[in-house]
Amino acid sequence: MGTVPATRVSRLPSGTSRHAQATRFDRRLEKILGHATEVFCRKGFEGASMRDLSRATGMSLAGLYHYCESKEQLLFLIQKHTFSTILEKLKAQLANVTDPEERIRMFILNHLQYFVSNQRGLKVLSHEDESLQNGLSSEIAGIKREYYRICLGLMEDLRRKRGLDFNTRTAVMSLFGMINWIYTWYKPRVDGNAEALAEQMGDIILNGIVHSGNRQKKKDQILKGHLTSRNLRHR
Amino acid sequence: MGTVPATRVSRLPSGTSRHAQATRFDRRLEKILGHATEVFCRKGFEGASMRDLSRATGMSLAGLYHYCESKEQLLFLIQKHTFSTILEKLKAQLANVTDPEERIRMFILNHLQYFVSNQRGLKVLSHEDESLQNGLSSEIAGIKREYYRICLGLMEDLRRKRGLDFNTRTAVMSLFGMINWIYTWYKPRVDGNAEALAEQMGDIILNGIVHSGNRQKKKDQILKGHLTSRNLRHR
DNA sequence: CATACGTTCGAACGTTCGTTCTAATTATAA
DNA sequence: TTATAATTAGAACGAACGTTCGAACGTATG
Repeated sequence: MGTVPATRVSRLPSGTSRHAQATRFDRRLEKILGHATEVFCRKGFEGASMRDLSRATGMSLAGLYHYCESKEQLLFLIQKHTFSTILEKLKAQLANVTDPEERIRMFILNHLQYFVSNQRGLKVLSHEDESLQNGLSSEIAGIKREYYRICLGLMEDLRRKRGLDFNTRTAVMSLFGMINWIYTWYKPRVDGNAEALAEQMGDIILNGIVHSGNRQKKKDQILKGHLTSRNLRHR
Repeated sequence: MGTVPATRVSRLPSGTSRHAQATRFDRRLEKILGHATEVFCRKGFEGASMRDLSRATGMSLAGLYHYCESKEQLLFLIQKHTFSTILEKLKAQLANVTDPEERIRMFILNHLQYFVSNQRGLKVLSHEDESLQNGLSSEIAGIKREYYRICLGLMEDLRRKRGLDFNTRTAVMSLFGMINWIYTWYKPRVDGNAEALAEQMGDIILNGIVHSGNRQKKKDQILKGHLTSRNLRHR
């Protein structure tokens, strides 16, 4: 094993007219990745076989291997493309917003918008989080870490600017839970579009942390709610 | 295929002294389920082989099949036992609480307490949600539905009693996301015990929905916060 | 002792797995 | 056209899969 790289993911040097050639290969690979996403989503990474992918793409097994090195690399390409796209869109959207609260709302909206437009990809990203090994795994983990740190930064900004007292790690992880778990239950006809959902989830997490710490004896709460009041509780 | 049930999960009629015999079989099966949980958790259901389980339990392959009918049934037994236990504990704990808010807090606490005491089991339950087929799948789905409906009922009670206006389905699903996603990030040394986490998540979801709907133009919010005020927004 | 039964095992069943080999076919460049 | 390289497929590789078989073991009751 391990000899002769042979087929590269995207080879820039290609003898012929370069443009048509490269895009032809890449377009074909993109189609394959689309079908692979659907199959991985439906059967899981381990549960899906290369023969399933062969059937889904209408290619032979050997034909598939002309465009990728392994089944694992297909998953890697799907996850990397999905995650990179989300991250890229996020940065673009965050550039237009300065208010800490609105930035968190934008984070949620961006995630849910992408989810609605590419449900299968995001499920494969979330659900097959542990399916890659070694080098491939760590590259995805790097993007994930950046995504996490951005969100953590948004939380810390809000916390600082409003003088709040809450655990930012727990808040971020809870938010991630809300927006990632969605692939297990979301139905467009029932749950509305990304904007509506993002607003609800934004309400929950933001009001949740802004008012965090004032455990109410029922009626007490009515008089509270001042934004800058520091409600000091746990950690 | 399909002939001779042979090995039953737990046979009540057993020739000998009945007690010692039945418990011996059941105890052995319990050990196997414990090891299977660990392996399924680490490698995933599809990724784990019966030979992995054989190695983990120290038994031969054929020995394993003396205690179960299939790999799928092992997953089923794990999921059913885990889910049933959570549900049972939940009902017991809810019996002592009447206040709607405290009941939701109890729901969260019960879930997290069980998670901390059986992390692997809960991961196998959450992560392998789609790994069972047909009959086995639908039995677990039934328990899941009951669990969901209990939580939905708690939300609706709170909503009704406080005259709130929020989408209960979204709230429940968001809460489920928070408490289920935890298996991807929880570290005891970093994140504290179940009680601390349950309080934080309880703060988020409860303050989140109680104050839901009052999207603030920053300073507006200070004057709001009245519990029974109906803030009419989305849907 | 003999009988019966729960328990365990090595070995093998047939199938499917991810991957590769070789050769044929197609498109492009000279 | 011919030469070159990209693309495809049939068939097969060895390994691993879930499961089963038949025989042995241990123990306890008749």
